[in-house]
Amino acid sequence: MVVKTVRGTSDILPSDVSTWQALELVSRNLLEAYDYREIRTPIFEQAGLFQKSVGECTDIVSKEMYIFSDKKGRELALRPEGTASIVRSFIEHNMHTQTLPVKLYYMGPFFRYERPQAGRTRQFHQIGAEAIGIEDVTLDAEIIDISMQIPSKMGIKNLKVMLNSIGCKECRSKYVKRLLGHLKNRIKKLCADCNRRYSTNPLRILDCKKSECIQNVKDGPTITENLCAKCRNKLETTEKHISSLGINYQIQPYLVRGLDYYTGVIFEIIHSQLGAQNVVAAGGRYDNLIEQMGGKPTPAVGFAAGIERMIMLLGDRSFQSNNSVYLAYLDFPMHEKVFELLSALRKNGIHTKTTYQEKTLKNQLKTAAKSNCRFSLILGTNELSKGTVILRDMKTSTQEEIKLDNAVAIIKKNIPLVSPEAKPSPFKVGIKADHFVDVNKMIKPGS
RNA sequence: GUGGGUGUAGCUCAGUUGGCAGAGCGCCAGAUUGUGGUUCUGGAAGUCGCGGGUUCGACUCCCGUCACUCACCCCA
Repeated sequence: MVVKTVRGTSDILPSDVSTWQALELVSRNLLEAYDYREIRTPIFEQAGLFQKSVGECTDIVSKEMYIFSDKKGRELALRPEGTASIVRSFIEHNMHTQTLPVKLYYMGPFFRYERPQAGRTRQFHQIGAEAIGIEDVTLDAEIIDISMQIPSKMGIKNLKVMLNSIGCKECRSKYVKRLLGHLKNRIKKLCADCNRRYSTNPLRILDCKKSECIQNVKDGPTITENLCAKCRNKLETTEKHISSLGINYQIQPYLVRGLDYYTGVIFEIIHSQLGAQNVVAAGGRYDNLIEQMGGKPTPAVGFAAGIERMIMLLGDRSFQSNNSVYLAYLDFPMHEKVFELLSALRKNGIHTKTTYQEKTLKNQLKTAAKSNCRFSLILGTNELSKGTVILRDMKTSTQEEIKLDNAVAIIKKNIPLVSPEAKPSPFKVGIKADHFVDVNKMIKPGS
């Protein structure tokens, strides 16, 4: 048997990578504009980090984490989510001494041992951001704004924001008592899962999909109506902020979150075309987590967006650019002059294709057309003897003979560059990439 | 972890009561020896997911297994 990818993982092939890169580029530019800086934390951490932060009772930690021991017997885990590592890093590097808030973003792979399904794989990828150190609802609104804008900028439409607050420690525990009181006599009517939740995580009963549970929850108290004055005010101010940005939202009183660390305002961005896994991005406030993890009391808010889910919503849309050149030649093996031109084009940052085996001109042009080349250069014996080259515009099917020495300069003038200098560098601050790749102008091959 | 559906060419899929493995797209070559997207002709390409069983004979029936997929669960 040949070796295949393990269950729940997949190769992202070159034909799909352009979409990933476009999404990553758009996200980076957006996050940097909002003054977030990228952080890269290890893929594996001490298992205890996630047990403490995400919560020992959550399925993520109790059933779905990839845990293993290294040769010294240390218990390690592949990271199942991003916030825990960032909080660890924030504390470990004394980031509370920096100007607050500390605003960080990340993108990369995460791992959960789940049954694969539409929009759910064992290795999956998220883009996320955290604003740590300031308890201002403006940041809550900013986080919601960003998590809406990333998919929106990629051209994903019909997104809905679901908003709620699960309150602070005080009002939530009061509410949970009221909820349990309401459900006490109805517990037999709830589904088996909710019977378990009644003792482990009662808030999760609120978002059960079973009709018998919805029935019994519906006439009970909601967390939204039972917030303390402070939490209520925060939710309302967040609403005001995102309304002013023109974001359509809906208060969803039964929206809760699965991870233990959330407090206060929480949200989900959903899309109906995703099937059961309809959450594109989600997040909220976690004002107690940093203290709980051994840091100073520090408020924070963040979000994570599922890359695969956004890619699913992008469907067949292609983000491949058509700014390449095909160098066709007729005498094999490749003449020294052809090789020099090829190298000169590439050194000038021009994406250049050619053939490395004997092919007819017809075949070479066919390849050029198929791979969506903007221009072809044709360099045969005739041209070589005259010191010229034929420049063929593949869009208009017109061509002209130009001086070989001018070829690079002429093409450079007519094609957007792809040289490393032209790309936005993650190491330089403030470079705008819009002149390099405008997603809206990217061309679908064949269109 | 539970339940349903599906695995046949690179891709999308046909394949009748068990009797020689098929199509479309794609790929390669040719139809003027130096010019692409159309058309025509030809060609290559398969352990019928894998392993067992029943049978003279299995892509087809039975059992197991793996994978994909949808839903539950969980969650981005």
